[in-house]
Order: sequence, then structure tokens, then C-alpha cells
Amino acid sequence: MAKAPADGDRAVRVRMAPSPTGPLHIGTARTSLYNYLFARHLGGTYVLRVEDTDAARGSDEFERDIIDNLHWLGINWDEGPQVAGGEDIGPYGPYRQSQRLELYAAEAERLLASGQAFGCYCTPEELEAMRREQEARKEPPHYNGRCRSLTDAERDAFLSEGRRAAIRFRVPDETVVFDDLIRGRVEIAAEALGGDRVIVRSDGSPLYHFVVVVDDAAMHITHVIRGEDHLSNTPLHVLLFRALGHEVPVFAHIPLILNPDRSKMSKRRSQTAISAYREDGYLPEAMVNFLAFLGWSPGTEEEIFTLDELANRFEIEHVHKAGAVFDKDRLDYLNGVYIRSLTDEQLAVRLRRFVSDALDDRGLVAVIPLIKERMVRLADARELVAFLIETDAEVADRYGPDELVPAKADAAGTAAALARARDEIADLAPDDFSTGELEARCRRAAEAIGWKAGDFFKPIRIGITGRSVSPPLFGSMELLGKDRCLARLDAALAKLATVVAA
RNA sequence: GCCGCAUUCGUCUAGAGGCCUAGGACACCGCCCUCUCAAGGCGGAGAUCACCGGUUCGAAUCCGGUAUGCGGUACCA
Repeated sequence: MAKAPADGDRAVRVRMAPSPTGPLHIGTARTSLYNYLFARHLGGTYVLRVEDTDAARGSDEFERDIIDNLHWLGINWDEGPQVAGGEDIGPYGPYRQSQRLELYAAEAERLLASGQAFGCYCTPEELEAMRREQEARKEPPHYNGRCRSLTDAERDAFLSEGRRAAIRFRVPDETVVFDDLIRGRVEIAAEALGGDRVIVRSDGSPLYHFVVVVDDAAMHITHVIRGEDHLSNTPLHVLLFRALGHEVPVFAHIPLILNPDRSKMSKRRSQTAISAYREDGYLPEAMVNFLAFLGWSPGTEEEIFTLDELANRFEIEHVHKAGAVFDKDRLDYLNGVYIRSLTDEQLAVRLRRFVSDALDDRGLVAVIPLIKERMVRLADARELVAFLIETDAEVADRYGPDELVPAKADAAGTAAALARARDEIADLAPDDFSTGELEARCRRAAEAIGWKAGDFFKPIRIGITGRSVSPPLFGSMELLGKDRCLARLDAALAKLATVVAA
């Protein structure tokens, strides 16, 4: 079961910090999942914090999408907002950064007071010009320290020009070393950070790298599990934790999810919104199973796991180091596995919102045995059951007379065969209008005229369903009912007659 | 450019010095089953473990270098 936290008796606390600047992204979902599994495996606490400091790009709609889809996946949290715009729960709230501004201001003030940060009066235009010069000189772009040690007179001069100060963190000159649960020891020279970094804009709003550290410290986060794209930012974070006088958490940088061309998965090249997969009819169980295995493996050959089983088995040390291409084929396969594992009744509930109400609940449950193993996604059911919903005329409009004719037959022969089938079916008593009886009669009829069963069934299938590919024929006929079957076969016969006559 | 991380079948991965003539899954191919399509069963092909050098009796596994890929390099998150 749960083993002791890796770093002694400190209770594990992890967090997921999505930014509501877009719908829940596949990568964010997996990072959330890994955090969740890590916390549950160790009996720790899972915190959700909304990083909504970017008011211009963020929206309540996206926050709702993120929270809703996280819930849909089965990922729940112990602290944080429970519903979008709703009450937070937990002792370290509020859990939305837009409501924590006083804390950030106070922490920035502390850094200023201790001399670990300073006011910088350079304008964005000046900084841009400086960067361009450095680039022209083939130097790595970096802040040149112009405002590092301003005299009072210089400061007053800037102020009287109407300039407002941004706050910069004084980056010490050293090599930062930190341990990563997945990658081991990482060393990065602080020089690579490009000089003293702005932590509060000149308009007073704090920057991501600052608030993330302030909040992780304030919320007593012990393990920061996040995407590999944050690895290079980590030295800055370590330095800030130390400057603020807080314990540095343990880091774990998980590999990225990749487009087929191995670039970081993006909206441009892949479907990235979890909600889109949900609308296509992927099951959350399949999604979770798939995401968990994208970069992690239990080390055995088992591959089907529930969320709880994953939480039991998950070990962060076994997370793979390299990026993983999102393999849609594998997701499709897993989804099929999960669909087939449901009972007909369970499947009917999941399918309800994907299938028109023209097919009632009873009808839906009844057709499931015919379509269950033919679905990859729940949305596939729409096409699979369409023959039950479409009118006879709509079905007839789907095909031309030639399509009814099997490869080795002609129109006249097909018309005769189909007429024979029609008579057999018409002859059935209502009580005998069943899958078994239908099949037996049609097989006998095929044999009687010397046709292969497959050839004989082809025009029936197309006449009944309007399609050359369909769920099992006789089961479909039973569900359709005798009258509609006969009407559709008559329509097919009428079509054939037009080409036989010609 | 600079900094960092990575590199086992097409893809996801197993692999923690001898159990590896490298295992599994998806995809692919073939056969079987079969009313179409699926599902299922059986089988096949597919990786000189990026490359080069070391360490070792022995390396996919340890070390160094190279190459390639990716990520980062903001008063974005």
C-alpha cells in the first residue's frame, strides 16, 4: 500500500496549477493525473490552484471547462475551488491567484526590504533595444543591471519623468543544484537565467515565476510535479524559495506529450482539448488509462488499470524520461476495450446523449448487443443505429439499384432472389419474426436457388439498412419490425425493377 | 547563439552489468471464425538498444565525447 513519503515525515502535498487561458489541455490533464496518482499513492494531499493572474487571456468559461473535465476524468482534489466561481475549501485559500494579490505584494516588499530585489525603471522599449544590441554583438540576451544600484538622485529623476518601477529579483552568481525525482541531480548556472528577473511589473501585477513560488511556499507544497518545459525555470524558483526563506520542494519534471512530428503537442497539429475527446465519445476510464501509460509503466505486462489501481501502482521514479508521441490508435484500442467491458445497461446510459431521442431507451438497450463491439467511440453509435431512426424513404435514398446486385449476379437474378426473400419474410407469423427464424428461412431460400448466403444477404442488407456495412442483418431486422422490413424490401425491389426493365 | 533535457521495433514501452539469440501492447501483414463490418483466436514481419570511444571477464544497462531531437532563453503562463 502507500509507502512513507520520500523525504521523511513531512506529509506529502502536491498541487496542480492550471491557467484558465484555454480549455483543459491533454498535457495539463496528464500532469494533473500524475500529481493525483502521486498524492493518492502516498496518502498525501492534492491541491488545485487556479493561476488566473493573466486577466487578459483568462476566462471563467475556461476555468469551468478545466474543473469540469478534471472531474469528468475522475480526478478530485482535497483543497481548492470545487466548482468554477464557487467556494474554495481548504486551510490555505483563496485558491485563485487573482484573489491573493496582497500576499504577492507583501512578499515582493519583503524582498525589496532585504535588498534581494530592487526597483527597475527601464522601459520595455529600452530593454528591447538593449536585447537587440546584445544580439548584434552575438551575446546571449541578458539584463545588464542598469538599475541594480541606483542613487536616490537617479531614482528621483526617473520618478519625475513619470516612470514607474518594476521589481527585479537580484539573481545571485552561482550554480543552482536541485534534485529531480525523474532526472536525478540537475545543475544549472544562474547566469543562464539572463540576469536579474522581473517579478512584479511596473503596473504592480506579479509575474508567474514569482507567484508560483510564493503560493507553493504558502500552501506548503512538498513536491512540484510539472511538465519538462519548466525544467529550465527551476533554478529561478529555487533561488526565490531561498530568498523568501522557505524550504525548497522536491521537483519532478515529467516528459512532454508530443505531436506525431515529435514537437510539443499543440492545438495546431493535434486535438488537445480534453472536452473534444469527451464529445467524440472517449470514456474517461480509457482516457485515464491511456494518459497514465504515456510516459509511465508499472513494469509488468498488464495494461488495463482503473484509476484506483493506477494510484496503487504509480511510482514517480518509473516515469520515463523522454517525450511521448500521442498515439491515437492506442487510445482508440483502449476505448474499445472499455466500451466492450460495460454491460448493455451501463453502455446505454453512456450512449444516451450521443443518440437521438427518436430511439427510446428500450430501443437503445435492445440495439446495443448488435453494435457494442463495432464501436471505437461512443459517437460511432449514431451511424450504427441510424437505420433504425431513418425513414424508409431516407434509407432508400442512400443507395442506387446497382449497389444491390452482388458481384456474380445480374439485376434480374437479384430481383428474383430479393423477391423470394421478401416472400419468406412476409410469410412469417408475428411471433416468428425473430433473428433465428429470419436467418433460418433466408438461408434455406438461398440454398433453394443455389446462391451463396453472403450474396443472398447483400441486397437484403442494403435494402433494410441502406448500407453495405451494417450491424448483424437479422438482429437488425428483428428490431426494425416486420412491416418496416417489408416496406424497405419493396422499395428495393422497385429500384431493381427500373434497371431490369431497361 | 547560449543553457538544459533526452535518445530501445513505425508508436507507447519492459529493461536498474550476466536471466536479452532484447519481452509486451498498439498499428501493420497472413490464416482461422464469419451474413457485411467489427470483435475474437492463431501466426508473422518489425530494434546491429543513435553513433564513437572507454570501464569491466561481461554493457541496452556505468563513464566521456559526437550527432540528432526537443524544451527554455519575456514587464507570457
